This record gives sequence, structure tokens and C-alpha cells, in this order.
Amino acid sequence: MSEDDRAVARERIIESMEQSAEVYGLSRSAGRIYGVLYFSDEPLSIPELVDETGYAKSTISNVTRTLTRIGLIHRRSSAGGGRRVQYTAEREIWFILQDVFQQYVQREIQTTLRTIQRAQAQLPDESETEGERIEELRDTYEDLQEIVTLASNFTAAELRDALESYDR
Amino acid sequence: MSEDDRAVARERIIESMEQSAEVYGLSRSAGRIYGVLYFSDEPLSIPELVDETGYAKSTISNVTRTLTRIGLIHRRSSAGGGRRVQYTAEREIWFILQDVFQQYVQREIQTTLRTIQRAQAQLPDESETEGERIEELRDTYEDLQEIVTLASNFTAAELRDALESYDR
DNA sequence: CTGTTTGTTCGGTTCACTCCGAACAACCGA
DNA sequence: TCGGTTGTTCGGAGTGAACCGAACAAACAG
Repeated sequence: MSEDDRAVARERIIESMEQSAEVYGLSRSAGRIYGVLYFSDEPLSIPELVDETGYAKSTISNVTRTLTRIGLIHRRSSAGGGRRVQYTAEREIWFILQDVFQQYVQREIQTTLRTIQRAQAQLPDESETEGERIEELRDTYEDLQEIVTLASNFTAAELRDALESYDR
Repeated sequence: MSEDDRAVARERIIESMEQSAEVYGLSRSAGRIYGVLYFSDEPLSIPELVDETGYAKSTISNVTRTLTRIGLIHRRSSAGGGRRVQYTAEREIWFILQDVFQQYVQREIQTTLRTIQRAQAQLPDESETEGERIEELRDTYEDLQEIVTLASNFTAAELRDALESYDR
């Protein structure tokens, strides 16, 4: 009974992770695979993940690669046994979010900013409406870049503290 | 020539907005429609947006609705003239990001947190591994919720200042 | 060397999403 | 009342992504 309850609770949270994965632009399978690894006591191999999740081997292979690249899970090659690679979940969610920020948000901001700067360079300084709009955009994106750069170097606790203790 | 250059610069930035839209989970058409409105001096009606973007009327109708719901553009019913509804872009990007955070990120965090709490309530306090994992998750999400709540009440300048002046 | 286990790659299917065109509803001016 | 304009809704075509199964490559055990 308590065993069942625990399984139900675990399943609910994994379903929630599936949904979160979709919000962050990943597939549902990615959420489930991460969830199973999150609750697993030991590292799991691909065949074990197939058993636990019900997905096809090829799906597990593809998804684990992208999850590894993003940094949500870690890959260990266990040289010893028959099984060759094993996966563990990164449990420090703050690290994951930092990575997402660094890799996606910051990158997105940077390319946009570069486009704006290039467009601005081509327009000589006749301050038409167009020019002002672009100027506005540039200022905003420079602010954003600064904020994200700073924030991504903080720990969660530091960030929270910085915000809580700030007196306007 | 300068006219052409300006058009080219504008087009580049709008293309960049199309790409950003995809990153944020919107369609390319949403990015273009927002971009055209961003650079327009006056509010535009749906037929005018059809001319400017080349999209079908129905597409404009659907996309403007979702953009309005999200808060990226504003809808004005100009009671006077023949045209009935007109749209303007929200140019304060920080407002947009705040809304996104409030509506999506915070909501996502809250539902996850609620799921975790409910799961935790069902498990009595036998501190098994499962229980510890869930406890861990809960702490993290409570931190996240606090951070997002605080951050979404700051202006961009305040946030930047808070981060820059924080001394660890 | 042969059989088994593991992991990757490739082609195909299914499904959701985007966008379009057509039909419809609401409203205005003659 | 009747055309003209505007906006919404609906069904369908095209497209991309998720996932699967099969084929293939690599490594180990016997």
C-alpha cells in the first residue's frame, strides 16, 4: 500500500516533468526519461530505460543524446560490466536553468543584438522614426544582455538574496 | 537609396523577430506581424496587415488574437472610421517578458509545486529515498517561485541595479 | 570465430500545427 | 433594403517533429 502510494506520487511528478519538458521546448519523452532517472537510485542503461519508460530503444538513444548535450543528464561509460553506457540525472535544477539561460536565452539575445547593431550601422544618423525604433530596441537588448549575464553567474540563493535585500 | 537601406534594415530585424517568435513558442507569422506593427507609425487594421505581411486574412485574425491575449500587441476599436479594430505593438519589451514570466513560468512553477506538495502529503514521513528526492524538489521549486515572484515585480533597470550592486 | 548484448542510424508513419480559402456574421453607407 | 467592407470561424492541405521498427556497427563471452 505504501509502496503503491509512493509509485503513484512518483508517477504524478514524472507526468508533471513531461509537461515541463514541453514548455521548455523538449519532447514529452525527454521529460519522462529525465524523471525516471531523477528517481532512480542507480545509473540506468538504455535497455533499462526501455523497460522503465516503454519507449523504443532508438527513441531512448536519441533523447538521451540531446539531454546529455543540454546537460540535464550525465553519461557514464561503465567500462567494467556488460552494459556500456549509463545515465544519471542532474539533480541540481538550478544548474540546468543556468545552462538553459546561457545556451538559449543569452545566445538568442546576442544574435538579435548583433542583427540590430549591423542594421544600425548601415543606416547613417538621420534620426527618422525607423532609426529611433531601432535605437530603442538596441537599448532594451543591451539591458537584457547585462541582466542575463549577471544572473547566470549567481547561485539560486545569491540571486534570491540579491532580490530580497535590494532597496529601491 | 537611403529609403531602400532603411527598408532592408527593417526587414532584417523583422526576420530576426520571426526567429525569436519561434524560440518563444510562437509561429513565424506572429513574429512578422509583431515586427510590422513595431515599426509602423500608426495603428494598423487587419486588411492593412494583410497588405504588409502577405498573410491571409484568417491568419492575421487568429494570430492577432493570440498576440493580444499574450499582451504583445494591443487592440483598439476605433469607433469612428470605417475600419473597426486596429492594433499597435507593445514596445516595452520588458513588459512583455514580465507577462511571459507571470503567465507561463510562474504558472508552470506553481502547478509543479502543487503537484509535489500533494504527492508529499500522501506519503507519510518514512524517509525513503523517494521521500528525500521529493523533498529536494520541493525546496528547489520554492526557491524558484520566490525568485520569479520577486523578479517579476522589478523594472529592468531595478533588476539590473540589484544584480550589479549585490555584494556576495 | 560465432552468438549475444548494447547503442546508433535510417526510413517510414502518425500526429499536431501552421496557414490558406471559403463561408458566414456584423456593421456601415447609399 | 442592398452592396461593400471588416472580422471570425471552419474544413482542409502541407509540413515538421516525435516516435517506432529494422538494419547495422561495435564490443564482449564462450
